[in-house]
Amino acid sequence: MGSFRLFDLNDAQRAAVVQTTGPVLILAGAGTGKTRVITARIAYLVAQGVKPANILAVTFTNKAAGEMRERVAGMVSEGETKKLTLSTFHALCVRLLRQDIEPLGWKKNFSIYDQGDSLGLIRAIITRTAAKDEKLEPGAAQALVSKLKNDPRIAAGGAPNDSTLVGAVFNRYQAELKRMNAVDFDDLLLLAVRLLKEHPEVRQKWRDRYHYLMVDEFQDTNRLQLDLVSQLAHGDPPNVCVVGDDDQSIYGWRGAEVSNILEFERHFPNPAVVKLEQNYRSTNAILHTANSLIKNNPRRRPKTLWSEHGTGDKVRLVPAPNEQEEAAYIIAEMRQKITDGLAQSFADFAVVYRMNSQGDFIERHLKEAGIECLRVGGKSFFDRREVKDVLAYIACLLNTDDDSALLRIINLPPRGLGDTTIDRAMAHSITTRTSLFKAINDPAFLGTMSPKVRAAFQEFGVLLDEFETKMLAVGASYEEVVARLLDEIGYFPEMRRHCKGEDEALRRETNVRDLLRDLGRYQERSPDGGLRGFIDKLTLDQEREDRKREDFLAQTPRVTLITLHAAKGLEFPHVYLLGLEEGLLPHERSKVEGTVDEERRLLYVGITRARRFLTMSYCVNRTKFGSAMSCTPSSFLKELSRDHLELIQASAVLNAPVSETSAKGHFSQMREMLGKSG
DNA sequence: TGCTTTATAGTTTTT
DNA sequence: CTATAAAGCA
Repeated sequence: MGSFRLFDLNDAQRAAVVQTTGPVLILAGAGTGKTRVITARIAYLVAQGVKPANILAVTFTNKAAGEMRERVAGMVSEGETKKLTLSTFHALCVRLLRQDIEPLGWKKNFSIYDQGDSLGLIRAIITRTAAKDEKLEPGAAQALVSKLKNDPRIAAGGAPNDSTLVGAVFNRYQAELKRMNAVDFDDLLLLAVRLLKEHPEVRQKWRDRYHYLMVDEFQDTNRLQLDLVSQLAHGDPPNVCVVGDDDQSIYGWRGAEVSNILEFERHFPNPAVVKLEQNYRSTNAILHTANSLIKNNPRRRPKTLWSEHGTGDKVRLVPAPNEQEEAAYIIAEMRQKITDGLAQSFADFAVVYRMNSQGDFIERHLKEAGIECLRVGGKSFFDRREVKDVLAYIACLLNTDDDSALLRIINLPPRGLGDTTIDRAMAHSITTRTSLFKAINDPAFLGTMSPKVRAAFQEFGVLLDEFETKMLAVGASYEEVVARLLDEIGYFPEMRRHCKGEDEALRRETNVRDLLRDLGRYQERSPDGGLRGFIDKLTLDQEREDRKREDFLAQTPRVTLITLHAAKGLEFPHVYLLGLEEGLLPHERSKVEGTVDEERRLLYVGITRARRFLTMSYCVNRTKFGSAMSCTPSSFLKELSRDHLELIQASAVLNAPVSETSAKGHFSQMREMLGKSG
């Protein structure tokens, strides 16, 4: 604590740390100690007498923010660490909006719609809006809506053309959200920016708070995120330090603008630019291969990674007849490496690929071979129905206008309010332009219902009222009140009724109990956060606790199976990059969409994950949609330097050791395939 | 209301 | 081929 040492840093890192004023652009290549520099810089600022409360560091993920806090805590006192603002973009915006959103026309208790909530709303709007012959995929619509929100004209308060289906869906979607006193993830950014732009007194308040800004993973920022930084930045010149690597920008399809980092000078003139090129992760064979690939990208800030680790083993390129043999090769080589002592355990390996479906295949093969694996990313976060149910009840208590939450629980457990009734209530809420909750309490509407239905609505309203009061009571334990609510509505028996087997029932019940326990713990730890704070935290941090626990409890070392996207930021002693085929990497679609550069960066990210050994493979034939298709090796392979590359036939490891003559044959084959370049 | 049949498409994913 | 979603059916 209270100790960090500048002389532990290399020259470039130190330069980045001590440049505390004005705009700073830190170009941090893969594995160059980026997190170390950011955390050291924060510690240095504090050591220089800057008040921790005046420092703001923004990251993309909760994981990154947490990691940063942990590492800063090792250099700065506990009291000072607490005063720092280390936050994700979205969490920062929530904080801002919870205090100051009112001038924009939302109430402070607004609900936050996550991706799933938002998709549900969009789906409902499409069915209501689209003509019979018009079709629009909800997922595609959602992506377009998100894109529109990053459009400067929309961000400035404009609306898209109402006569196109997408435009109409967008406009209705926005109106519905506002009617429900709700915002989606993009709105968090959009509204925060609008608030700062349009309300000078609010802007001043937040500028007074933060004098030193730092942004991590700047290459992944979108337009709104840059706007937010620009709005918060102040002073002449402003103290804005961004850290990133344009070569690792792989989220363009999600709205990230590489131009934010490529044209940083345009947004913040005369920055100090520091390049971190000394890599502490990989061998030079791996770095050389990575450098040779990425230099083919036209729009980039040139960087050349190097390390003091020596050349290391050659990078292997393995053609396999098909994906079965590709898998068999990997398994055989992993076993061989463990036998040879080149790897400690299966946990030293990562298998990295472009598409999740490739992971299914390799997972099957590994399991068959009796090798444990850990699948990172993918699905699994959608099957928490029971948690969503309970959260919907809480959401209703916090914001009765939240229709999505209300719809979820209005007939759960069944209280005689079926689809037809709800449809009528929805229709009434739409015509009267009020929330569903107001509609079902409107005498004009209730008068049209049968006495039975009317009683059901009234009873439901009383229930919500009663528990809202209980929740607001001074000294109320949220955990207890929610538990009482679940008891009162008979939630567990009802849930049990819907479960197939006893294990499912038990699992779901455990999930809910865990949620309640988390709620209790949250209230203990952050008594000021309120129930709202708990819900916000869950909405903005979808990373499940159980996953962490599962990782922690894992007894057997496991091979990591991961997509290239999810692998960013991670490292492994041994990396297998699968499916280096034209159409897969670069993906076919990228060629149509003109985003091959981003695919090249994706491969670059993959290569730079490896510490000591890297093996890349491709299939000559691959089963696609049920039938075998012949594949062409990825065009990226031609760009790789041959200096540290060796060609290995899959059969070489599967069968006998390679003889010298056949090895020569392989080299000439490789030369032929790779052409004259490199 | 819940289950089976049929159509359809088929990257990458965090907040 | 296979997962998933909408549609149809009991």
